[in-house]
Formats: sequence, C-alpha cells, structure tokens
Amino acid sequence: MTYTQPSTPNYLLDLLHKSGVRPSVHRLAVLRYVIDKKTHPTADEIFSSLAAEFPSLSRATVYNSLHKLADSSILREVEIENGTTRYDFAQQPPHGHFKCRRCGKIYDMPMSYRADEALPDGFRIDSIDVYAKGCCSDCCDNIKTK
Amino acid sequence: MTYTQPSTPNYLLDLLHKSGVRPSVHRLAVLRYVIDKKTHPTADEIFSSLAAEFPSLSRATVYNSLHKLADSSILREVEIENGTTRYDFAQQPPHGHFKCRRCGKIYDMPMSYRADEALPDGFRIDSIDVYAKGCCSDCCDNIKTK
DNA sequence: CAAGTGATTAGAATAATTACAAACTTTGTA
DNA sequence: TACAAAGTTTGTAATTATTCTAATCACTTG
Repeated sequence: MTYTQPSTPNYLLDLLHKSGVRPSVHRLAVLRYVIDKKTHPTADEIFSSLAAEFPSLSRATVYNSLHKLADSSILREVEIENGTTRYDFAQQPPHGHFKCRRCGKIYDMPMSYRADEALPDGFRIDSIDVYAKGCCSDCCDNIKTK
Repeated sequence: MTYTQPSTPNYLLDLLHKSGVRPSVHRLAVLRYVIDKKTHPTADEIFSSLAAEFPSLSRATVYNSLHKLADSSILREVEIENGTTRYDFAQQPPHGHFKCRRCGKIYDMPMSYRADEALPDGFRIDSIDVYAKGCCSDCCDNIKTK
C-alpha cells in the first residue's frame, strides 16, 4: 500500500514553513530522503546515503533534523524494531506497520483501529501506533514452494 | 484494566514446564517479578530489584531469562518506548498499551483491533501490538484543576 | 562417577543515541 | 552593509541498552 506523495521542492518548503521549521539544506535533504525512499529508513541509513552528496554532513545533524521533523509531526517515528528508530512520512492517511520476521522488510499496512473505541475514562490519546509482525507474502511464498 | 494472575510457585512451574523451559531459580524470579509488578518493568529495573535477593545475579542472566521467556510466549515485549524494552505477562487477554507522555507510566488498554481485517493478501501476521500515547487520567486531571 | 547439556557469570564489546561546546549561517533591523 | 541574536551544524565524548564471549557451574543420564 503506497500513498504517492510529491517531494517537489515547493511542496516541502511549504510543509516546513507551515510548521515553522527552517528549511535548511540538510533538513530538506533528510526529509526528501525519507519521503522518496519508502522503506522507513533508520538515522544511520539516511546518514550514509546522504554523506556522498553532503560530505560535511554529520550524524548529529541527521539526528537533529529527524527530531525536529518528528516534533513538528512532519515525520513519524516507527519503533517496530528493537534498538533502532525508523522514520516515515506523516502526511498520509493513517496506517499501521508490518515487519517481516524473515526478510526484515517493513511494509505499510491498512489499519482499522479506532482510537475512541479504546479510550478509557479520563485518558486522552494523542497517537496510536499499530505494529504487526509475521511473514510477508514474498517470504511466505518461498516457504511454500520449497 | 488488570487481569489478576496467580504467581504461585505451582502455576509458574506448570507454565514453564508446558513450554519446555527449565525452571531455574533466576528464571522463576524474573518471571514472578514481571507478573507481580504490573508496571511493565525494563530489564534493568528487574536486575536492580532482584540484585538484593540474588547477590550473584548478573545482567546477562536477566537478559537471557527474558529472551527465553519471550521466545516461549510466556512474556511479551513491550516496545512503546524508545531505547528500552519492557516486559509484560503474556497469559492474559489481548490488550494494547498506553504510555502517558507526562508521567511516563504505562497502562494496559482494552483493544479492538482485529488482525484479519488488516491482513493484505499473502501476508501472515503472528502478532499485533497496539501502542497509544497521550495523557493519562491522573495527569489530565491535574492540568484541568491547575 | 563422567560426559554432556544447559545456565550463569563478569566483563568486554557494540550499536544507537544524546550531550555539548565551538564554529558557522541566517535573519531582522539599524 | 554591519550587527547582534537566534538558529544550525559539526566533531567528539559520553551514555545507555544490549549482546557477546569464554570460563565456570549445576544437573541429569547412562
């Protein structure tokens, strides 16, 4: 399931502007990378991939950018995996995430969870994350046909 | 929402036995701790709390025990929080988790997510975790009455 | 009892992330 | 254009959670 999302300069600038985040070169690069790669990359993946294009880029900047973008709800942290945080573009319909235990790939997943239904008295829910794990269709197929 | 669960020696022994996990002293202690404290403790909390009672206990043993128990589906990993894994007793009705962003407390939460509904073609889902974040009733109340 | 398997230990190693201070850039204003 | 303030970036050090390793210990079975 993929929601195509334009990562044109103007769209991104507008997005940052609306959230009051300064559009520095590095922030734009990080954001564009997360949007274009639809693989929910880790901070380290982002750093390694951008390092070629921006030789002076530092890891700390990638972390700073990701935090800023996540704080502004432009990106969303995906914590389906022990030890590392992955990032996903947040400006798209709500969806859950699925991780294949075999190949490790992370897929978007339609989600039918309704927050209000689960809301205990007096609690206020800001965000809901649904994480599923199992075997993706590629890997399940491979097992069958073996 | 609390499901009372007996942590009597016999119940635990039986549980381990059924899963083919040897009931070593440390494993029992770790398991009992997670069941009795209903706070979804971290490995480190468990280690620190048990260290008094078992002076020779090592961190690695706590990690080993937790992994073994989670592999056997006796415990469940709760990864609602960046950087640390928490543990929850798995022998209870399915439920989600809620983390209060203010006080950090983690609550169990009734959950109305149906796996099959979200299942894309050819995928097999083994487990689903639902994590919500927001403001718990204690903390929300405090804000209002300020 | 001896062998073998699994559990435990302490400490070293690793991986991801955060903290921090210094250098640099950008912005708004004079 | 010059300036100060605010914001960004950098490199490095520190921290945190976790895993690895290799040696030792305990328990069961023949």
